Amino acid sequence: MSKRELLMKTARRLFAENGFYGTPTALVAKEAGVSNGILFHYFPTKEILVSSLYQDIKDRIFNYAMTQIYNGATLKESIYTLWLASVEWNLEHPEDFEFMLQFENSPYYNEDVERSQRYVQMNLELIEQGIDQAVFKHFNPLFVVRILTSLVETTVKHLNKNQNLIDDFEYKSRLFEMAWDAIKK
Amino acid sequence: MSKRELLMKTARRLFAENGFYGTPTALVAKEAGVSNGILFHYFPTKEILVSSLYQDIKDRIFNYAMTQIYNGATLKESIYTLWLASVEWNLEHPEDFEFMLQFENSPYYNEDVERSQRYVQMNLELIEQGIDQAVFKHFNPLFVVRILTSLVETTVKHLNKNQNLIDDFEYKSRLFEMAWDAIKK
Amino acid sequence: MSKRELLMKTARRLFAENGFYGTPTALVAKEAGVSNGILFHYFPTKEILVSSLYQDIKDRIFNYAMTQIYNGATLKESIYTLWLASVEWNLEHPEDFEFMLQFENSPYYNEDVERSQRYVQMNLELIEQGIDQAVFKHFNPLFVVRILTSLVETTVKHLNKNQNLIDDFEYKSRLFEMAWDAIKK
Amino acid sequence: MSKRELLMKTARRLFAENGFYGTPTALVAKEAGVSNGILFHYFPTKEILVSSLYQDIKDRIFNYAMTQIYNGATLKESIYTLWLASVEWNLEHPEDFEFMLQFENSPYYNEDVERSQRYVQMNLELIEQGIDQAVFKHFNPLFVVRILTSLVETTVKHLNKNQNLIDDFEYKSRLFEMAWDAIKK
DNA sequence: CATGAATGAGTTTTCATTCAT
DNA sequence: CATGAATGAAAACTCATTCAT
Repeated sequence: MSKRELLMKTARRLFAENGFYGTPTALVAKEAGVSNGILFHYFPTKEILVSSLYQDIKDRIFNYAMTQIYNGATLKESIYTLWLASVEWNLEHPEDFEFMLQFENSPYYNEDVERSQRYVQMNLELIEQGIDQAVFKHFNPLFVVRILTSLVETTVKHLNKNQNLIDDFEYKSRLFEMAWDAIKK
Repeated sequence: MSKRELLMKTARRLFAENGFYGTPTALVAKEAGVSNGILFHYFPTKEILVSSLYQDIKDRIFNYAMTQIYNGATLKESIYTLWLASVEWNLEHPEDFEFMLQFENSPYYNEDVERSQRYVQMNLELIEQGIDQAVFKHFNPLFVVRILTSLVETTVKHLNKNQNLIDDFEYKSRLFEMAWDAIKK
Repeated sequence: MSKRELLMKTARRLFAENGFYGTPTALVAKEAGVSNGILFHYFPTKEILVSSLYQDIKDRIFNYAMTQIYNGATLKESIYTLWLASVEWNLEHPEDFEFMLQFENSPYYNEDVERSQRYVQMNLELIEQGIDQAVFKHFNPLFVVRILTSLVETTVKHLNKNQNLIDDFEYKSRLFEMAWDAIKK
Repeated sequence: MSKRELLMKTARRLFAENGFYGTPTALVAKEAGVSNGILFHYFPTKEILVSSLYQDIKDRIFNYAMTQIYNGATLKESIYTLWLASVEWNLEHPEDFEFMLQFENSPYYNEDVERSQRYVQMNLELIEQGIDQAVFKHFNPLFVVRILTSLVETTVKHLNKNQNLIDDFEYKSRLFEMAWDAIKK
């Protein structure tokens, strides 16, 4: 693994464990087994390291979601696919999930960062479709995406605490109904 | 105002503006117009200051909600009252709201802190009722409370960005329908 | 017990446990069950508290030693009596002993403080006698007192670590022989 | 000189002048002409700085003593050599001596630290020999080492106050007789 | 005498970032 | 690219002492 990757991997773990305010860059470098200085070669500031990590995670979620969608799906099926992809991915990447929550509630996060994500764009298109077709309640589409996102997050936290339910797909489809009912007309 | 109150008031403002990681205790004292040392007389550590602030906010929300509920309300009306009380209070206290979000996504926050709040208890009782009466979907009540809470938060953020909608009670009741539909059977 | 006595008693204990650099005046007051401010009524500065404590201890050793000496004793008997009195007293007052060692090795301690003690005076007179009578090696009497003192201290530390020897008077008289041999011609 | 050495040298001086409780780490760095932060790069805590300094001094005494001992010496000659080496070294390094006294009477000091010193080991071997051969009084060897050490310390203090005696080897050999008489049978 | 809130300078330690090698 | 020593401005927290009540 390249030093850059090593650093990101280590940062992900440490940030999840202690938060990024609680994780010195020096510790990231040390645990990654590289020198202190090289971190700033790849990530000129700590903020850039943090943001890069976030972007990387969001890209990976997007890529995963892309493998799950399929043609010919109904709107509900598509929304479900994205919802499930996001839930599953977060369940399988608890460190990324922890970090993501922190980041999205930190001063680093703003609407520009939010909109720049392809995963958000993907959702936005589907939601707009649903609103246009009067299948969904009539609200600002970005707001609806945020509603879905917050429900996904609460759901993932819930499943993380109840590991026995993690593979229960019938349960998960009931969880999805909460989200679906919230947004559908 | 007592120095203790002065400190809390100042902390609330500064924490909202720059986050509590971004706000030195020395600045809190300075802006409150008191000495550096007295802060630690009232709040032995920064963590205690932060937690005290959070507890205080939650107590105030609870007290406000208490003034809003009334006897003879249906379950839906009761849920709506609590939902609206929370939304309104947060809209009127944007600094507290900002701070609350940060706190709840920080390492300081855990289930003990969550359950200790009377506001959560209040919600929990109503939700349990709804589940027992098979009005609500059958889920862990604390999970349902969290779903409602996250919807409130997303809603408040949305209204904060769209000040023109803040006094539109018809719009707000449509927003509530999202929450209600999510949890009702 | 008067507050003044309460403070001294508590200071003695805390200073022995954590050293006087490691013991805040506020803690002394708190553990003594009195207010912070009153400490400075009785002891205007921390240094005065520390010194007072030391003087008090030395006075008590002197008073105890006075009860032990008797008329008609030989020089060796007198020296032994003082040596033993000091050893016994320190063994029975381990907190005072600990504190004393710290104080005598701190910047607070100097020759003026040393000479002002009646216990030192008492020893000095005997030693001068022994030197005049050519029973002792010819050295500066104050130096000889210090030699005896340091041997007492090392001896007390030794007995404190070997509690089984504490009541063995034959052993203690053998310990005294070290001191005696050191100074006698 | 390396920054590490610069820091130790400066610490030695300042600690001797004002005690280590009375010397801020910031002052050590400042007077050493290095940055505040680098001190903690070499010595992660003040305690480590203090202990390192002590170990270093004891190592240097040991090394010096090693150059003084010679084969074919009698037991008394060997003890004298060590005693004198220690006295001379301390006389020539008054700052180290001052610091050493403070350290040995501080909470940092304990039996582990004491036993870990090669200089103590060296003495211990000789003393054990003397006890086995019934040349010395029969006591715990470590106790005897401590007796010798305390006599060395008292002696050095005495000579420091009487500079005119510092080069008087006849006087010093008389001083040694005190120590020798104390321990010999 | 007694309280304990209040002061504010001082202390150790941290840490993002730089830079000579 | 890579190292890790070096910087220095914070940061949280401490504590002897004062003083209004």
